[in-house]
Amino acid sequence: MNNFTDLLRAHNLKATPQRLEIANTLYNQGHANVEELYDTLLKKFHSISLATIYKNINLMIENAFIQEVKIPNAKSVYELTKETHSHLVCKKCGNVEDITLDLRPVCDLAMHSTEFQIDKADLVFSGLCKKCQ
Amino acid sequence: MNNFTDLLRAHNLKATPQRLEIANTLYNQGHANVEELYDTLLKKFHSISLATIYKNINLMIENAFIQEVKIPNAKSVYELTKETHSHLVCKKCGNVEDITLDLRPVCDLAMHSTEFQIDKADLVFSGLCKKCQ
DNA sequence: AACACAACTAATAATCATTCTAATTTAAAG
DNA sequence: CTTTAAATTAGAATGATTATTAGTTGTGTT
Repeated sequence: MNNFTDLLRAHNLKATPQRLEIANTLYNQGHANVEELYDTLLKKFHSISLATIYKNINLMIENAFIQEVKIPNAKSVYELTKETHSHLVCKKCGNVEDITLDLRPVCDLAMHSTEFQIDKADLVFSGLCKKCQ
Repeated sequence: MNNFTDLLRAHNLKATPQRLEIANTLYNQGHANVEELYDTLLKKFHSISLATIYKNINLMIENAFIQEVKIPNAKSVYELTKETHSHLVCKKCGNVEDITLDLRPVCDLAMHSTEFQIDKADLVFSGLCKKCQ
């Protein structure tokens, strides 16, 4: 079990037990949506409020401690901030995996054929994971 | 002004005036969110219900007449279904543009380094459009 | 052109998701 | 150990979406 106290503080966030548990859940599960976070934290904090989940998710996003991942035909999931990467989503079981790809060539192509100044590329692959094929 | 009657019917959708107007709005504006569609249709149908907007958006998505585009830090927008393409979003003015890129190399890379069978890649670039830089 | 019917629209209520408010509790700095 | 600003909680309030129902309309058939 990881200790995220210092990492939270490095992001200007007080290390409350609820926040530590959110961090641990995302660390252990990789990705989780609002409902999953709430259900998981309920086990440890019998009287936690959904407002706490939302408030912390929003604050943690503002402070770049976590990030939102928008997924086609599904609720957003959240993950601890780490190196830039893309995602694979299984259409059957809903599982989300990370994948690191070099998208610079694609970004460069896009910047040359448009007048945009691009600083981020969110890429989500949809398909079937090994188990679901 | 385009006539989408036949195209709607080809997708098993009755060509009602409200649907024709949704199609025209998306054709003219490229992309629009729920609220923008509602506001636009209100001008022509003074007593249209938001439920009609939602019901039609959902049906049109089911029947592949339109598609949802999920955007970081913003509401989803909808667009007429056309050839597969990616999107550019301006973080300042919110404008959404299409861009056609060959993502097969990236998909192949992803399929080889994972056990996923990929059949779709949703890519959204974020940055500044020419006017906003 | 008129008919019949399934499908559609509009109003409203109901549900689900998210944010706000106010009172209480707590992390962490001194 | 105190102090204080910030966090948590419960519940109300708001916002977004879906369901229900009664009346209307598009469309294939005559």
